[in-house]
Amino acid sequence: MRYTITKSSLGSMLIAASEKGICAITFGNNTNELMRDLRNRFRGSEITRDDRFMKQHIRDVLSSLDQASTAETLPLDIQGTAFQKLVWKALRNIPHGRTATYAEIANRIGRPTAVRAVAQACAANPVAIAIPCHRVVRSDGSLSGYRWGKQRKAALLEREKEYVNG
DNA sequence: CTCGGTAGTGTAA
DNA sequence: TTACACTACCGAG
Repeated sequence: MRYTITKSSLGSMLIAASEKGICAITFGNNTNELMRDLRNRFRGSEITRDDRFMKQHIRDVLSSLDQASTAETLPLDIQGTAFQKLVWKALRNIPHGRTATYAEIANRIGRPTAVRAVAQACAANPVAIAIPCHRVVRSDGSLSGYRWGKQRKAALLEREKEYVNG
């Protein structure tokens, strides 16, 4: 697996990928923090920095981040439980500029009472942006949490809202 | 009506 | 077993 770290409009961003697709997209305030996260999550696997290999991925992710394109179709290579995959799939169907509540997602995957578990699955999302877990909010409209900082969640939603309006 | 407590759910540690 | 990025529901004011 290869990775790279680049600057983005939301701070330092790490992207990791295999031959099959993207394995991780994470945000952080500095390089060390991002690398520590990565090694922690994928302990045991061989990980090497390779900016060249990751070049196209950087382009794709940055344009998803700043220009609303391709986020839903980026090739992913991620692991999760059956339940998590179900949730993540539902998250990818939330259109750009829209939000859904945890309860709505629970309904869509056919597990209407597993609301809290849905939140847990969102929190376990390994690929920011590509799986738009930031579009999930509380039933009362407030933001709830974000693994990479509420601040970033708010910024993303604000940005996407503007895209819809203009 | 508002307000607080609680059950239900999947996971990782 | 516990602690969660939750929320519909129920009883007490």
